[in-house]
Amino acid sequence: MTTARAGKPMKGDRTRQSILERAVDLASLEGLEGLTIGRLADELGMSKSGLFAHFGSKEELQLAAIEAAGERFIREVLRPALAQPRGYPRLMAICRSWISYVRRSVFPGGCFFAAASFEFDGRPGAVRDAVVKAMDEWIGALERAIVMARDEGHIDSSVDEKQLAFELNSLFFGANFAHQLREDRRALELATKAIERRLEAIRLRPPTRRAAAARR
Amino acid sequence: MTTARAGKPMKGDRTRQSILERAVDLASLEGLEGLTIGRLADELGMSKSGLFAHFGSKEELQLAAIEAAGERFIREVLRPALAQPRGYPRLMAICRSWISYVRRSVFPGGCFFAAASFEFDGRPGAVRDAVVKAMDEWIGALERAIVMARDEGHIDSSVDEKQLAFELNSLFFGANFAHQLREDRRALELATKAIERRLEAIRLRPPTRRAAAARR
DNA sequence: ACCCAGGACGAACGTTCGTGCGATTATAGG
DNA sequence: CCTATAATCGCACGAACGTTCGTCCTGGGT
Repeated sequence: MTTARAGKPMKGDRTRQSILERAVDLASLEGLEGLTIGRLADELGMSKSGLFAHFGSKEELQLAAIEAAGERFIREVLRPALAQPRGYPRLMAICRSWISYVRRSVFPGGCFFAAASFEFDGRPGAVRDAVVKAMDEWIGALERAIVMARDEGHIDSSVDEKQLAFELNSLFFGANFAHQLREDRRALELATKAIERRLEAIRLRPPTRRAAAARR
Repeated sequence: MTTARAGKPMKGDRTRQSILERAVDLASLEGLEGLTIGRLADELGMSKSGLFAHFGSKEELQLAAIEAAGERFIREVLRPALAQPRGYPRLMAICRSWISYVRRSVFPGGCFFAAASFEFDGRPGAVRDAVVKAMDEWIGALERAIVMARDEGHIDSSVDEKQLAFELNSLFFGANFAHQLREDRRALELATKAIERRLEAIRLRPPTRRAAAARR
């Protein structure tokens, strides 16, 4: 057994975790394929073989890194936004949280999943499958937030969640691109404006008492 | 001299060109760093050293590949659209041309420049600089097309070209992502709809004679 | 017809990649 | 404190990497 019965993490697990934190940072900079075991071991001050023993293969390391990146993403982006009340507030919170996630450099090389998506969109294998799964879950979460806003009557009932989720995600990736590669300091501002305008345009405001009275 | 005086390409130039065509295809699938000289030589049925001599270093090969990819992009995407009259028609033509460029698989691994952008957004060097330059030129061309449409009075005068170019480019990247990685068969349809709605909303139609008369 | 610049080659360099295999050290549980 | 076992290490391997070198072959210019 590598895990203790109750809550007390053993040395190996702690090491594994710290390896993965570094691995995720490095992969966001150099790519999941550019991530190298020797380099990673050096940065952590341990031997290649000692590090390697935790995973058994590079592919397993890559898969574990994707999972660790997913946990960080959920902790830093999704969970805080889910604290907002469902509907329009939560949808907007997710968008703001994503922009802030790039601004705060949660991953030093920009969005881990954007990088992984474009790196593996051209080759088959287990790593690609894991990236696809992660992105499907993310887009799914976005779509659910949109459906909720529609069900709550916060946005127009004709909104297609697949369409809107596609557009929002595109703007996120575009923001990451302009911010990280082009070093456009207005990138996040442009993205925020685009998102706000898109969402405001479909927003339904609960009728105020005054307006309701005037309509009679 | 490696180039003949007038128009007749020598053997070396022809070989170099065919190397680059393959290199660009391979790089769109495996990335510019994943592009390997041995693998490339194998696919072309020539020796590593013979191929290598054409470039002198891997970095030079990468830079040449970026340039070759740029030429293909201009030939396949930009030039056809520039045949349309300036203003709204040309702007729309560029957008349609981009979507069609993904559908036609001009690069087998999806948009070469989207892949390169996300691959090199985290590391310094000459290759990154070349990618940045290429993307700056592309975004610049997009912005110029928008400014023209504004100057021609085809779209609302309050349109910010930087804002709109950012949004359109984001949708292009998003389309590439959904199409290539997620294999969403409706990806290009979603992107097209988003683009059309965004552009239609700012479009100014020349007043018909009937409407002009009614206004008097 | 001759000549030679330059294109292509095979072999080998040193390095780094991912991966195995004992040996050695650290540590958790009785 | 002792000991079983988990964690880490040193070392080595074959393959592939980018790169260099010396040599052959050949097509174009005179």
